[in-house]
Amino acid sequence: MELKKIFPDLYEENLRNVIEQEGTVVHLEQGEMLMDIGGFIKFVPLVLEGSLKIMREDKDGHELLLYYVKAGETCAMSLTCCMGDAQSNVRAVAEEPTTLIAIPVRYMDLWTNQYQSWKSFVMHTYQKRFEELLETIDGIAFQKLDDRLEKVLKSRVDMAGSNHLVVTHQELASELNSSREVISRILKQMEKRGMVKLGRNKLDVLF
Amino acid sequence: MELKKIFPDLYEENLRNVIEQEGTVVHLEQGEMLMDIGGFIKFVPLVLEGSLKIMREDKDGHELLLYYVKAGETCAMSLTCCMGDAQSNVRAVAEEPTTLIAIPVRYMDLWTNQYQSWKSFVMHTYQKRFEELLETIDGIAFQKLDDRLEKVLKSRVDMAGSNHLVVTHQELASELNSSREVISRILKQMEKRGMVKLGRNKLDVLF
DNA sequence: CGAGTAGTGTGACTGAGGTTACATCAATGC
DNA sequence: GCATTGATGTAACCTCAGTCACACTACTCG
Repeated sequence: MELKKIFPDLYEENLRNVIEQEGTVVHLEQGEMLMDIGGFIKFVPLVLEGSLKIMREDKDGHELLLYYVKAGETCAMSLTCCMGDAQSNVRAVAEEPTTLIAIPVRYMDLWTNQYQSWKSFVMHTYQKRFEELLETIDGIAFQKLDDRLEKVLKSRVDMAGSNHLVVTHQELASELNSSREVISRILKQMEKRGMVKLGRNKLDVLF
Repeated sequence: MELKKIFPDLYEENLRNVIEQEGTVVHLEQGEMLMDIGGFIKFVPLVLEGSLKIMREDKDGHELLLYYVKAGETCAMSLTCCMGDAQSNVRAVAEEPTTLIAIPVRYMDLWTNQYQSWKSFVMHTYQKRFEELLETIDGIAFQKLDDRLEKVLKSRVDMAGSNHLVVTHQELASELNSSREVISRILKQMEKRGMVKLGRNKLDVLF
């Protein structure tokens, strides 16, 4: 398996062996939900390919994008499950066709004791997600919607590795906890300024 | 020292001994800043008494309350410093006269290997702060200002252990990244509905 | 006691963004 | 081709909250 290439920080060979031994490879179609809010976390996902979208939802069904989990990463929320309540407070959806290794949570605590590289991987994950949550907070609290939309577009371009995005206004609106009309309005303004080129179900980012 | 009483989860006696040996007791006056954004983290604070206010600031100087660190707790941000960059991305200010033990960061990694209870304390801290950040995000993204203000008042009542709060409208406005006039306006409405009683530099919470 | 100062009250205005209500418009299937 | 459906464009309107301007009020300190 290409575990070594995708997760170079897990440098202990023994660790990689147990991961392959105890983990289950799972494949998700685009849009498939891996975990819903309130669901019980029974495993930790190590993403091999594709990406997961982690989001939060309020009582009225409004969504908000928290961050993406890409290849070589894992979800910080699921790491906390080894202690106390194992219920998820976020939703995880495959943003594209995605392959991951599911590790039963019972190994979490054990491995952090046994494998230095696993411990440091977990710690780094916490730190990274923490910073991302802080950025998300900055975005909502301090930035205006157009800036936030730009940021989402940029990050999608990065992930897709292409300026050509296949996405609807509605999807963008959901990620930003806004409404479709508002996003259409802002995108139109951006098009007038030459920042994007709009199409049906797609748009080209030009900045 | 009352370490055992305040941090009952650190059940290993050896651990408590090293903490007392290697840590330095620090006292902060109300309003004193422990750590500023961009500052270098050289120690982890274990709060013995009082509380720290952890906040974020944008480039224009607007502040936003993230969470409080109370007695028996520590700051998650400072835990991440043992790996990679040691610069703080938040500000920590004493909310009231506060006593804490400052642990040099070099012990962090060592202790998580050596003391099971320290490791689990660190993990629990991460989990707790994660949840609080998510709540903060919910607040900003989904709730209106009056709800958020109510929440802040409630949490201050809890901390003070009294319905009588000594605080100015300006302080509340800063915590919520809002403006004084708006908070005054909302407080006045709340007074009309009998939820609070207003005074100069103080207010009584009646809900 | 009078001046200065920090905190508070209030009204008018503004702008961002959410909502409503339609009008198109492009793909798809029949 | 034509109907259906989902995606997009747009205008009118409304609400919340930020800003400005200024009055007022309770302390403090010389």
